[in-house]
Amino acid sequence: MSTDLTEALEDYLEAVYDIIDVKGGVRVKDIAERLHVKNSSVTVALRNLRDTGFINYEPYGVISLTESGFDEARRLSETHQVFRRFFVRILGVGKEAADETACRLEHTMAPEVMARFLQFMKFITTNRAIDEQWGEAFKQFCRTNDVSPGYLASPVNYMNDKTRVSQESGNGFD
Amino acid sequence: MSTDLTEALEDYLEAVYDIIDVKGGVRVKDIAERLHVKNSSVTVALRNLRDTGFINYEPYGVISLTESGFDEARRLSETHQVFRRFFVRILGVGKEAADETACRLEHTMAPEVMARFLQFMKFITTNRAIDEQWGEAFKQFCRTNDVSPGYLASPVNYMNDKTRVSQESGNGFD
DNA sequence: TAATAATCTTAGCGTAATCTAACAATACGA
DNA sequence: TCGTATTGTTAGATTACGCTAAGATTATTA
Repeated sequence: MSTDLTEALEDYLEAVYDIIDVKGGVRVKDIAERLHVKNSSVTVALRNLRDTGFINYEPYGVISLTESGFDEARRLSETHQVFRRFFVRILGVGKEAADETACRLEHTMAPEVMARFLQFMKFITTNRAIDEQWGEAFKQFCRTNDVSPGYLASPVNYMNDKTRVSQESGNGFD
Repeated sequence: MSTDLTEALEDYLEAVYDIIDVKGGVRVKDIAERLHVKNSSVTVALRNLRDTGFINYEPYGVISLTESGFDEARRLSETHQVFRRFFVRILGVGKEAADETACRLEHTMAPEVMARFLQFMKFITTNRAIDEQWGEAFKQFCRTNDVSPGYLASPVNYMNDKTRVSQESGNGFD
């Protein structure tokens, strides 16, 4: 999307990020298990991510994220969470299916759609009691909560962020 | 998803379907333009779809869908339309971005998520005036409008279908 | 600490999908 | 109908990514 990484490599990068986040470190084995591939596939991918500057890594050595790797991985991970939340909370989908699908969507949303979707999520999660015509309410919400331009920069708190609101440009409904 | 076709081949198959639908026939060139690939790539894909029984085709000859090819393509195309509609009508996304993303999603939704999403779409398109708490309304809707089991068979009219309703099993919210 | 287990890497292979370049078939206009 | 333009095919190269098998390294434990 905003990198030259393939989808597969984005998955590896995100796995590194998430596993470090949870366990404090990553092993080749952890990544292989998470992505359902063999260790040897992980090794190749890690070499690739090292060559493109997203991780620090040498054979048999410690795996860590570079600064750009961290930023990119965080973006991916948080995008994943947004979808996951939508699937689980709104659609009522099981966590497994939600995760699997979210993992795919990270790579497949056009930026414009992604921006809109984040708006949508914000809308439905900050308006738990909707007491007027749903469509109009959402349109109105979009008019005053356009997050499109900046979502790539820091998508962290879109679910409950009170600060990141701006109102430039059109919102696609007009 | 429900075939052994790769995502790329599904795209080719859907292109054949859609172009025939619009123009009454398909040329290699048409497919190449639509999918942004070279003619030679199309030729290879068509041979593949012929070998797997989805299309009738011979070099320099007419391209048509077999029965299974038609069924499969229709399913893909209609799934595409559901997402496209969501992006355009609900999210207010531009048609191009909507199409591009919908094209990806066809292949990447776990069946459970797909089923839920169709429910969701039906909900928001048949309840234009939502006058009660949104989350509860949707949950209730899901309880009495479970389309999960049958969506693969004939997803044609889910946007405004009054007949395809059943209420077996859980709906994921309980 | 030496043997064994676990983990990781390398090398080589297979498949899918794309491309370019050269060639073949078809369509069309003079 | 001949010649050119358009369209389609084939062959071969490339890239991405997975796998297996074999070997290297590191960890464990007797």
